[in-house]
Amino acid sequence: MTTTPIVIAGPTGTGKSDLALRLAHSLGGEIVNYDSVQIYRGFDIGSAKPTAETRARVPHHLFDMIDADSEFNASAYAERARAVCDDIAARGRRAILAGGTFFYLRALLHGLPEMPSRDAGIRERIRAIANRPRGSARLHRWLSIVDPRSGERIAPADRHRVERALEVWLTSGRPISEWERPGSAAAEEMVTTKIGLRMERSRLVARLDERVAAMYEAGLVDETRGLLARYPRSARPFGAIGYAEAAAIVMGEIGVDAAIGETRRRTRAYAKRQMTWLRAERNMQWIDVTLRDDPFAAAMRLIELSEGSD
RNA sequence: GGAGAGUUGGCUGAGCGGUCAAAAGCAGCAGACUGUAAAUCUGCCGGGCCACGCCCUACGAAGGUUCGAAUCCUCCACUCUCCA
Repeated sequence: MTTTPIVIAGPTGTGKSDLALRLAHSLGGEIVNYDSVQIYRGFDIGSAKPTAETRARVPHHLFDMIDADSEFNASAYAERARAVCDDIAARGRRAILAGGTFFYLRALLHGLPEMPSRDAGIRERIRAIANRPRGSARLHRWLSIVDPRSGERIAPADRHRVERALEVWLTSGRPISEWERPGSAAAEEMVTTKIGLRMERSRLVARLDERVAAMYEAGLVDETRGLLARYPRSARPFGAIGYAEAAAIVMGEIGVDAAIGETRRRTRAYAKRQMTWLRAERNMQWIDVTLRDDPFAAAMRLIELSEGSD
């Protein structure tokens, strides 16, 4: 019996969690989350987190692992996920990775290059410049001087990447573009069986619209109100789709209809970005989710096929 | 019945004689993605082409003024507000 991890990918709303659960049941698997919002405690409804009951039936890992106001990033994720996956395999079980943050997934499967991590002090200095008039242009010019390669590759308006590149330069004295030499990082991708769920766009959109409405009905705003009482609004997950809009309702900034509309809009855009990412992903085995075919059966077939030799 | 306001590309909405195939936003499409990633960003977006330029069709309809009109005039259609 193999312990090769299975990755379930696909845009939001295609049924990844359900499939993962069923696979876990029949393969003796344990679910490992790679969703950047489901890792936060208390952010349940808006992140479509598996319920307590389903989590009681099959082991679930990396859900509710951190508080909203604590520092977290892809590297920290990769580290913990790696440990969890190793542990599962060591027990002769099989990790079933489910989620939607493909950047996290990549960090886990490929590893991130050795590189200085975030530095709050430096970050503040950079941010101070960014907030001045024409600040972002200034930062980009600065970057272009110290690290021309990155200056060319990163768009001036892409403030996150400009800031990070400068941060790496300021903390290490080396351009970020030099930290990435091949061979230095974990170049080998972890061996997994990757299954992607996809759905016809119009159908997906209809489903997503419905799901967003359902989240509001299920109490997303109340949940958010409670979370806002515990964490500052600037906490990362309050920027997530659904939570940002629900927080705006709580603060009396917008009405429910506008919030739902905005959440739907962002959800659709998110699903699209996910598909763009996934199209470039290698070794993905796709399952077209339709009304009549059972994705579970298809997934089992794919798994048998790709692992038939063992 | 009377007095106004309006009709612009899939939607919202600028433009108010040339530099307008028509700002901006949304939606759509494609893409990027090296420690904020449900984030952040890029490109395309009337049609056609032997495409960094040309052609065609376009700003409710039809006429007209003008070298030139989405922009001015006439008329028709429809929408809206107000007064009866």
